[in-house]
Amino acid sequence: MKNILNIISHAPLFHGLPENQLHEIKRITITKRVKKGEIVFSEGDNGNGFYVIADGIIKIFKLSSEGKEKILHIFRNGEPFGEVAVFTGQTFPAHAQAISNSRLLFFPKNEFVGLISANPSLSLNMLAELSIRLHHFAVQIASLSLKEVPGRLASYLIYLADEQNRDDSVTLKISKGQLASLLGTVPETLSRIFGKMTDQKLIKVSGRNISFLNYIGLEELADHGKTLI
Amino acid sequence: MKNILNIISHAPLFHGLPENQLHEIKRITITKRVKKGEIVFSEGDNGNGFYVIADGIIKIFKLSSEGKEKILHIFRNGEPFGEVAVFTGQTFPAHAQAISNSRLLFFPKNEFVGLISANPSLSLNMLAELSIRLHHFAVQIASLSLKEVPGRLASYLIYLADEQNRDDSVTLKISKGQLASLLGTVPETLSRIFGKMTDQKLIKVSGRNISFLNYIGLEELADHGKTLI
DNA sequence: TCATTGCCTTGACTTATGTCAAAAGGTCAT
DNA sequence: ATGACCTTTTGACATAAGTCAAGGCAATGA
Repeated sequence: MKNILNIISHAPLFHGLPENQLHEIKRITITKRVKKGEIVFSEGDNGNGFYVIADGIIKIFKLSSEGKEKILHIFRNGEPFGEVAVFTGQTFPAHAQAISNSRLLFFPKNEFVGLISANPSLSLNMLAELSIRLHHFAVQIASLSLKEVPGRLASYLIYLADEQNRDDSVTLKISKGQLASLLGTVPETLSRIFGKMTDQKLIKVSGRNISFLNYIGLEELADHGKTLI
Repeated sequence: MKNILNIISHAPLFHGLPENQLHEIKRITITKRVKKGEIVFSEGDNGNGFYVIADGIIKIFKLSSEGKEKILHIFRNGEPFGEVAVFTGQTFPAHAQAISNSRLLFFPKNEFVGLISANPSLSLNMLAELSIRLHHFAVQIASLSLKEVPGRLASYLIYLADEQNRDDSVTLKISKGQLASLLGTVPETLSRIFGKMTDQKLIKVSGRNISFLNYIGLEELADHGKTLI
């Protein structure tokens, strides 16, 4: 349970800012706690500020008119969310819900914009953050329309391996149902594909733990598709 | 054929900046001309600056390993592109190609970052620009995984109508083949769906001109899907 | 320990959409 | 006009992935 200043100073968004600026930032933060399953904000709500995750996991998602959900992001410690609404001056463009009990830092819009105006490196950090996210979305869009589900899953596993600094196995931080939504498919299809990848000795699945039996094969699948029978 | 200052002062990115700042910006711009079909940059190229379109149309796209393309954006007069690479410090994350002969303003990275640092409202404009784009991407991702092609097409037509300030008809600025790629499908499928929508008297298609015969029906289709037989 | 609940898997079936191939229109320069 | 080229349409077909329904598994709590 770190203190606020500690969290702020370790968040990439505030990286490289001088001590006195960090205190300025701390001054305007409001801490919020949300329980697992709790909605942080809904699409269309007024975006009067944004959040940084102190502890926990938050999912950002959209709903179809029939109630089916598509997860856009899964955010974890140190990551900001909800800034888009702050800078467009619009309402939140998607829903945010806690996947686990979480502690959030809330930054009110006006105060934060004031800080940005006064601090070029904060604005450059924020520009970098949004740019990275744009890049992720571009990859996700290309992936959705150019790859089939097995390829998308393989890419995701490789991405996870990279994030977790492992090359032999990874651990899912979300349920398989949520993973299906993140990959733009349904649980049944995901389950079958895990099955096929297991049959082909690409991976071994035990609960949320996935071991890699053939990393090269996974990479093949991630960028050329085909291999699964 | 407007002059540079005129273009700059009308681009949303530079909106609201004082006269002297506009001159500063003009000072660092480099004009480039590209012919229809010409590649402006390729994915992986060094992102040592970004562009604003003075005249013309530019498409931003990704390629699958088999060479199939997915168009991410179509940009037109006054719109910036390629900034993501500037702020992440990475290479360009996608390809850019001229769809028509175009005149581009190029802003070298270092000079531009200098301007941003010195000018809070420029950075806020840029943050707004990236946020809007992020929002578009979020909608596109949700659309790709939650809607079928007819719904995506209907949404796109409504979006176009809004953009063109019309409620009775719209004009495509790109070929139907490119539209298919933008919607994440193939020309054959798009053609068939245009056919079905015509059968249902939702629209009337003549070349690149689409007339709306039943706008309410289109909206229905855009957010609930179903209606096409 | 047993029951309840939620998550995941499996099976049978349907369907939207992709693929391949060919024909039909348009456009442009010679 | 004529032909070359590109875009769009049509047809026949293959298939990835969605839907619906039921069963299994595992964790949690009385």
